Amino acid sequence: MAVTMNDVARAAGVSLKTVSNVLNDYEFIRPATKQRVHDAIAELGYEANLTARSLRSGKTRMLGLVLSDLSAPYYAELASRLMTVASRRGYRVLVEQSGAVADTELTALQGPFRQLTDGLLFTPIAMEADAVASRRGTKPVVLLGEHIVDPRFDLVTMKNEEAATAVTAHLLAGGRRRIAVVGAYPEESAGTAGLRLNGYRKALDDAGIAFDPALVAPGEWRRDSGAAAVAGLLDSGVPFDAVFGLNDALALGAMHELLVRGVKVPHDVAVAGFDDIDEARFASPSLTTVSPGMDEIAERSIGLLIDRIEGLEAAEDGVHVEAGFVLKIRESAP
Amino acid sequence: MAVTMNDVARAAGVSLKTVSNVLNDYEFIRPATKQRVHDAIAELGYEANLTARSLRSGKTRMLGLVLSDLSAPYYAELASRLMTVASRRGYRVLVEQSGAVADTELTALQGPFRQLTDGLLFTPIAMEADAVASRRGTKPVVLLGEHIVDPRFDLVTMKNEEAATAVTAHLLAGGRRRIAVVGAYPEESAGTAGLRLNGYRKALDDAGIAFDPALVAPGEWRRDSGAAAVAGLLDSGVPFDAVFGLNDALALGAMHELLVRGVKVPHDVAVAGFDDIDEARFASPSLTTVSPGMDEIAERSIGLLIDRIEGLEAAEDGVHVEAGFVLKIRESAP
DNA sequence: GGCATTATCTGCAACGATGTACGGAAACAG
DNA sequence: CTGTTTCCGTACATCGTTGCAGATAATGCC
Repeated sequence: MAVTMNDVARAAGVSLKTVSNVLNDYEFIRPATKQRVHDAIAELGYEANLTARSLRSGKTRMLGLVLSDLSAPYYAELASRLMTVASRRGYRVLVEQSGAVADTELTALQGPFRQLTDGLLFTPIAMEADAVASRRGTKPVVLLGEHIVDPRFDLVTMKNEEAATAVTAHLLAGGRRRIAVVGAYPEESAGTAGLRLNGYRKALDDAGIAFDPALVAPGEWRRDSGAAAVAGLLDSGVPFDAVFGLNDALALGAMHELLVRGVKVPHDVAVAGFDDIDEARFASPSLTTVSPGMDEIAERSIGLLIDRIEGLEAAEDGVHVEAGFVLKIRESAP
Repeated sequence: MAVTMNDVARAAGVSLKTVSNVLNDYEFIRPATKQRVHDAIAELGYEANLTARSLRSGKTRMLGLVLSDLSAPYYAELASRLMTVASRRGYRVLVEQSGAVADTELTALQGPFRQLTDGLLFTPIAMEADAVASRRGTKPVVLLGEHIVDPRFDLVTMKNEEAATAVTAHLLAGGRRRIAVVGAYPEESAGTAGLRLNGYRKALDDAGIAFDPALVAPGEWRRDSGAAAVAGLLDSGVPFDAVFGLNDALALGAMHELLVRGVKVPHDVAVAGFDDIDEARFASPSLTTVSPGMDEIAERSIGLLIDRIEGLEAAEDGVHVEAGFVLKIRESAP
């Protein structure tokens, strides 16, 4: 049996409630009493029972993080940082993988997972805004990513469009004219993929170059799909002199396929990505990409969520935070 | 206010305890009663309060996973699989990053984190066996990795030595004679690094080649340290014709540095790694490495831990599980 | 000195579930 | 028809905390 508050109270010669008061920094306690309680706690090795505390207080001091797949490098790096930031404010992070399946996202949003957490960092992929709005309960939700952009929700995101424009402009400045895009449907214009594609199109427009849908290949945002998409482009015979992977995993998969096929990077085809995962720096050739300010995203999203939980952020409407970005020019597209 | 068991009981016209019994699959309940309760649950949208259940039952149905850094690709991929496997058995995984710091490992082992979980998957790095033995409480702990190999503990590991021997033998078979090792101290012989180094030495022995400590470079198991280690070797002028990175991150960092310096891989220097993270397949050149049966590791470690928690595994001594491995021969060391 | 105010501590109820013990009805044996 | 089992369901206590509402003592004010 573990040591309880009652044991501490007995040892310190005070009431159970006083122990509770000491632990909760109640204002009116004599220093001497406080000391006795602390001594008793130390002597008995008391540790508060978090479950009981949660039951009584309704708070778990855990934050939920819902993402599609923790093994995706961007999410792994983000989750790692989020945990670090959260722990500085006394919260833990509980991760749930949705697999980008609407059903699982829904369960994470309103099922038992929700109960375990005081608030949610939610990366919607399959669910739409109205569905989320009607199913989110009363606890705070901060959305990550760009699948849902809606004034009803708090949102932390990045400058997808501008950054994609910057990447594309950089490729254009390098003399590339037929820039393939991997990871989107040609007609997409919403969501992370859509926004980045918009940015790409804007850069083309600015340069007076026509958009060619044949250069846009869809695919899930993984290395293997990046490789497959480029294989498809090469096989189809569509000429291109650059590839913009809508995230680094796609770009790295694409680059791999190019090199396997004997296409020289960047000589024949330049490659650029998005996310600046650690891997990008160490790829060969190293990957030109966008660093989307992950530290800022982690800091702001955790900050916003905890402020909501603790009632420090009172804005009625959703707060939208957009982190800055930096273009990282490396060997794959110098 | 959320719907409680009491509400369900009232709606179904039974006692609170009967609702509890229905939910816990108590044997003796008339089908009609069970039906009424289920109807009431469905009608009211009742969901059991996990916190209350935990307080009363002492179980949280959460497993703790302690690892150094979730952003390391191997751990990210492992964590992702562990979560999937655990969820199939009705458990969640709560991750704690230790940063390979003894103090943090200790806190994870006996602090509040422990309370939140029914059992621990623990990757010790800084702590030693006796310290862990004396601090682990009464809840089950399954160790991962090889830093601690001790009959007192359940352990799930891989065939480090054999696999390292196989990799090294493969490099030797390819005609390499001066194989640098990145990620260990020359004199190391315990822990993951030590075991893999032992395997390397065994292969050298078998081939009648002398061990040269000058070829062994230490470094944390990250890409940047792999690059730095190889930079050091190149600068020192020690000749070598292969690099064995003790994990893939090291190997990929090493390979990057070689290529940057104009060393051709595999022509001048072959490179091999360990772990077979997804990235290895898509590196350029793709990385020869060991696939350590991560699925098996995930399956067995979760299985063992849950069996301990639920009292299904009764062995007094620690159970040791060693997953198989497969050598993946790719371009970096064909 | 009388009365309001402030400081310090306490007891009880409650959070929402489960474990134990037990009561009554039905089924069965003799 | 009585006595024992087997079913089915209920009541009450309990897990370890915190919120609420006092109780008592000390202090401030005029």
